[in-house]
Amino acid sequence: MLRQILHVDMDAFFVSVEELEDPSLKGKAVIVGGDPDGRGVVAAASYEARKFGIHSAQPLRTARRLCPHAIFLRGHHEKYREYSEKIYRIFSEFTPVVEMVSIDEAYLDLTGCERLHGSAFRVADGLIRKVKGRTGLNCSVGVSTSHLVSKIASDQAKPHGMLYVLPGYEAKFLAPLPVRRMPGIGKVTEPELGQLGMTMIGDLQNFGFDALKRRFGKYGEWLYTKSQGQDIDAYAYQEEAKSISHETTYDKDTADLEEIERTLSYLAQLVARRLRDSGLFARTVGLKLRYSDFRTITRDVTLGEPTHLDSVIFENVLQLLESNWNRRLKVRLLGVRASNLEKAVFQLNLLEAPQKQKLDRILDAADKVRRRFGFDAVRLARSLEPGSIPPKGGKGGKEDR
DNA sequence: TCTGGGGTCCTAGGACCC
DNA sequence: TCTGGGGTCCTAGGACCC
Repeated sequence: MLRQILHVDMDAFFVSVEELEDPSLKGKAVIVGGDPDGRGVVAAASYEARKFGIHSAQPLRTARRLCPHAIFLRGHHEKYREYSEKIYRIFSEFTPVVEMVSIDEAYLDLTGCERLHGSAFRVADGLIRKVKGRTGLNCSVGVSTSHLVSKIASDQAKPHGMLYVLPGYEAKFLAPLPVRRMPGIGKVTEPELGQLGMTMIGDLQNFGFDALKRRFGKYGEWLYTKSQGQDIDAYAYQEEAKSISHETTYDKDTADLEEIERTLSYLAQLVARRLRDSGLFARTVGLKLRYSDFRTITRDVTLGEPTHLDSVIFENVLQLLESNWNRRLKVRLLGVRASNLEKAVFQLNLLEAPQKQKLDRILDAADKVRRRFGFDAVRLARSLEPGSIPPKGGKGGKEDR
């Protein structure tokens, strides 16, 4: 049976949601990101703003310089999630096989759905209309026999368009496109390929499987297969998170140990709470540290016993900090990460068990309070020292604008 | 221009075991 | 005493994506 994969991508998603909530923004240069004088980057830009060279991941200060009249918004992630759920429900009316790959894009496997909904082409058309009708949002769609080609097709179709790549024409469709359009080729690999004379996807096709393999090893095989428009393997759908992390960049770099400890404590609490919310334990906890000069180190430690406790995570990352931080250097960013996640209930040390259960009950109660009153309603003493100001983003973005 | 925050995947070396 | 090979776990770093 012919595979039919549809990729949907929302057009300027965050900005479009903002426009729905405040129609006066329509047609204007709107940039969602944060404080244009701060250290953030552009999360989304309206098409009007893009005319001035604004693009996502651009430093906000740059954006401000390029487009001083733009309206800068901090964004409302709760709202974006609501809309994301809405569009997911719409997608699910077309096929049970919907894979949301991020907040604003999804793959729909339409293989074998013709009898129910008609050709993939008509499905795509119906989907765009339905999304527009029910949410007011525009999206773009690509349809082909592979995830990869459909993704590139929807990108080509933007904004508010649809592109159907006929079966058998995958490689031909890709050939004239720049290598950078291929997901997986980024700002490092692009120039590397360029040095070898490969700027278009067609150049990858011509370079050949064996030559790419010799140059790039396993990655070369990957490149060649992708350049032909074929999926590498059955798309592995990921249910479970592999890691949970939080990080924050200071507005001003710091070498103040107390401030750093407060931040780590706060981040550890965020991570621990998410572990408990999802019923997970982490066997490994990690620290991320970025210095003023942007050099970044990560340090991991694997615990004897998995944990979901604020205090255990905090003590371990603090230790990692103490043994790794070069105190002559100022810190720009701190991050706390939990990985090696486990669902299973582990063996409790019998002597410690009652104590642990008590601690669990306390944390449970704290989580309930937080759910009702917000995260900052309950903090460990360590992050509550006098004059303590929660790091950026500490209020969950609810105070926006 | 001075570079966010949340992730995934891959590579590579060393420890350790059989 | 001059040293194999496979497997697994752990750690660090980096490319990449949205």
